[in-house]
Amino acid sequence: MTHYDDAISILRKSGNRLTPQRLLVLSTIAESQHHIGIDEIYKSAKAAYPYLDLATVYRTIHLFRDVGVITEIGVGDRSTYELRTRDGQHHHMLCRKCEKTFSLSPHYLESFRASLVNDFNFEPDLSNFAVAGICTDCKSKTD
Amino acid sequence: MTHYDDAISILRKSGNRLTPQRLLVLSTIAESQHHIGIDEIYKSAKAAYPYLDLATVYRTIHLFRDVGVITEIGVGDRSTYELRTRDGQHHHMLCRKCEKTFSLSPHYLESFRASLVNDFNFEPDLSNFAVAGICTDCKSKTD
DNA sequence: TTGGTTCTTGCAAATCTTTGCAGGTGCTAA
DNA sequence: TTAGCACCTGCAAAGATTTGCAAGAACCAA
Repeated sequence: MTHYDDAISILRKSGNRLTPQRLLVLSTIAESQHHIGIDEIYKSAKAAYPYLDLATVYRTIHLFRDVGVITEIGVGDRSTYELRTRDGQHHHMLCRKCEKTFSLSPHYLESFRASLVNDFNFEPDLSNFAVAGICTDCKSKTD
Repeated sequence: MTHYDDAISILRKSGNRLTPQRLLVLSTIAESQHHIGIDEIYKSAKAAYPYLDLATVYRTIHLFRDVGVITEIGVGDRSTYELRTRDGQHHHMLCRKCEKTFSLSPHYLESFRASLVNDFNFEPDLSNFAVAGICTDCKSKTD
């Protein structure tokens, strides 16, 4: 559970209060094996604390995202979230057909980042980077 | 206005009907100097044809995006749209501070795409690619 | 441990986006 | 040019997300 503890200290240091609602949302995301959507977070957390309001979940998620505690995997209409790992960020590939998500090492984007900095002096924020496409399994299925 | 005509033939070929509403939305986007948001499209187009419904604008925009007539520049909360150029796609860099948008040649993403295909056999869809960050002007302003 | 300030929350309303439906209209074929 | 089918549209309602506000709670300082 170290990522969970990391997240708490990040919230502390950024001057945000640790409320039961926030801890509940955080642990819900932490306990989810994969990325998890707003509605699932709400449903699951509300089961533990019925007074929880959906607006609070939205506000909490946005806070977590802005301070870097969670990563938003947003491709297309629906965003999902997962705890940010201690060992730096990673990115995502999302399959349009089977909806599976794959991790992508930051090293794949390093030369892209470098060329933007060199050629345009533009500093990209790739922390929430996700790219959609077709995965190898779905490519092999001829449909 | 050649991009506009291209767009019309793409719509025809993809089996979609050319309704006054669609042509109106299309020309509104075409006449916009920069990328334009849903609300601006609606406001501007409704001035020309007051019966136009917002739901139609949403549906039309999604259609245009799906057939590749316009590019969605979506970073963060708000998406904007622009006509896709005849000479192939281009990508965008969006500054988080001044909100200016910069064009990016596809060549900057070619090696990234190639490495995903080679290493994972994952075929990324980069047609709507946009990356947020800080532009050179805003970097030089020490604030 | 206590008090007070400031941040958070729940509620409700506002705003944004999507969807179902029935009537209207573009397009194709003859 | 016309008939007819399938697609589109406007409307309204549903669903999703954001915001204003007053009451309540976390945290700092003493």
